[in-house]
Amino acid sequence: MSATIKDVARIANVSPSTVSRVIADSPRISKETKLRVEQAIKELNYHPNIIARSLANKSTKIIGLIIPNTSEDLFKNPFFIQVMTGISIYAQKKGYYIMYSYSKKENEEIKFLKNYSNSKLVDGFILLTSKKDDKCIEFLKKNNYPFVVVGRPEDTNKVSWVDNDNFKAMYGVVNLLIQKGHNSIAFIGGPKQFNMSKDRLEGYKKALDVHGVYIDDKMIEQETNFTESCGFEAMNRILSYKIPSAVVTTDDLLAFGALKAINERTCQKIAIAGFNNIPLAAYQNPPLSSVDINAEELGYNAAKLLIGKLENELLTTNHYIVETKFIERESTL
Amino acid sequence: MSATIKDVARIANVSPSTVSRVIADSPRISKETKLRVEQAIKELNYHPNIIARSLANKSTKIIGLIIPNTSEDLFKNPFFIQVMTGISIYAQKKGYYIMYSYSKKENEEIKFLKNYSNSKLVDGFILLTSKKDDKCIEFLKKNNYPFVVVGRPEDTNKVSWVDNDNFKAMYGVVNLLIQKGHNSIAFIGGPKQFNMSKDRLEGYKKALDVHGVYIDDKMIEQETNFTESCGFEAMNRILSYKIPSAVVTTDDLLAFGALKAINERTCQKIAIAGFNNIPLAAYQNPPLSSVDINAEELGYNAAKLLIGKLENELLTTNHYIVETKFIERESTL
DNA sequence: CTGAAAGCGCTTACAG
DNA sequence: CTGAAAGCGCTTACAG
Repeated sequence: MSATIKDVARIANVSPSTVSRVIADSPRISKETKLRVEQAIKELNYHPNIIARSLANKSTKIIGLIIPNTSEDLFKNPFFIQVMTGISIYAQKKGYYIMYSYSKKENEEIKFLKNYSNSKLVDGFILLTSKKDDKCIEFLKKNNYPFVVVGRPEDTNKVSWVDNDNFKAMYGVVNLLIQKGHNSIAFIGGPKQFNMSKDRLEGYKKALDVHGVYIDDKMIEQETNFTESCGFEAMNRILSYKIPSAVVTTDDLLAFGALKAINERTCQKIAIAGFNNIPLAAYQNPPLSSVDINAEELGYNAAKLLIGKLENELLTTNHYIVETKFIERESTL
Repeated sequence: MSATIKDVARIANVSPSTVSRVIADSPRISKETKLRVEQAIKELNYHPNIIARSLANKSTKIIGLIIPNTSEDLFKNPFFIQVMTGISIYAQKKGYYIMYSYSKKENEEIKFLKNYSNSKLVDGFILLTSKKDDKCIEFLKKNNYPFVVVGRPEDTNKVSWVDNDNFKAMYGVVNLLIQKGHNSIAFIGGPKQFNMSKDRLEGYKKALDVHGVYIDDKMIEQETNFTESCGFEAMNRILSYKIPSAVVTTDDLLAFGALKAINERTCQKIAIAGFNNIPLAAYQNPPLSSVDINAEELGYNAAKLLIGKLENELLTTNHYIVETKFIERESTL
């Protein structure tokens, strides 16, 4: 059996309360007793029982995470594991723990949230993704449970979130292409129910607009999934209409599919840019330029925001914007 | 404030002990009181406090996981997230929780293990990887903490593990190549301190041996890292010695590097096979054949083994072998 | 500066 | 079949 606070108290000849205070680094403890207690702690190799502490404190310092099963590219896209490492780095720094859960069944997320919150297991949640009319956000809001969302949700009222500036990122890519002389730029986007889809589309339109380039709706495709086959189909529809000089996409997998369509249908060089900069991007033919979204930093900031809330810090903000970086490769050279 | 067991007891007009027994589904409770208690639970929307239960039970039903920082390809290889999903699926089925930790600093693993075990936070650990003379295994063994290792460790005495049959998998690949008529097959392996490295090398040698093919040590390269550049260097050394008709590798990244060297130095077609079947494999030029190791299944079985131990089941085995599958693509056709 | 006591919300051996 | 009581290992308001 390992030592408890009582054992330490006995050895140090003080009361358990005092030991507890020494551990908590309470200011009103004399130097000597503090030393005596520390001595005893070392002697017994004592370590506080976190569970007992949690019960007394009514706080577990555990953050809950749900790994979404709806993501097409959980295994192709390192986004989630990157976010998770970022979260861990900050959490660890602050003495917090992280619990995750994954399920194959659709919509089990809400079940986990309920389980974790009802049983008082976690102090708060980080949602790794946010959909339109997100049930999880709704649930957490209604129950007043602390949480942070990765990806700006539709309704930011009373929710904390971290995200990239998707408008700016896409604006930058299109702007760059225009400056390189491209005047006919197509757009292939993902599901409309994601906010980032809209933001990226807006960025595309704005850049064209600013440069006085006509916005042709037939050059804009919005897919229902972030998959290669969707990108392939979309590109084919665009090519049937007109051959653009460049195409921007809101996801690397969409770009892969588009690239395949381009390589199959035409020998003309069409510039193409992806989004997310997954490892596969560098291996395309030609290597794909892509926007790096710095997923680890997103996770890090999500943890920072949540823990700030949990510790009742006076937060000056309810969100963080993480910088993106356009990684240029052959596909846009 | 949410309801406690006392509130339920009051409403149902029984003692807290009885409520507890109903929740635990104890057999010696009368039908009627059981119904009354269940009614009260529903009425109050009562959910047991897991932390309090953990303290009373001296068991948290939490499994600890350390995401290794030493892995070259945490983000390129979905291995870890796949193992993690597999673990979660089984754990969830059994009512267990999973905690993970990641750190950028080398060798912080042991610090986490100590923290998690000393503070009685977790009931057991799953090690996602095992090195030679693994400090973590040593520590857990010494402290008699329940754990399971993914990947057969050097010394299997008193340790539970899950793994593929790496010998058999590589034997199968080489055997297939020989049957296709290859008679000069090179081998590029990873760090020697991993057991799987040895097993795969043995499989390679055995297959040659069985077919009476001479084993040429100069055709065998063992690298210090699972990186493309290592694969590139190794292949160049082999090519400088002799041009093989095929090359097998123990990791896809090694194969990518080797492929690059081949494409640069010779126009001859050299068959090549990878290992792990990461998503990038299908995107090589030519698409790379590779051994799929079924990482999710590894995780699932690791959780099964650990939870079996924790629940004192009479385990008939201390390990599971997960099947591999050779995914053939153009590179070996 | 320190201690005795109550409390966090459960479980379970003991008694009936 | 059910309850009173003790216990899990901490924290902290209260008193001195």
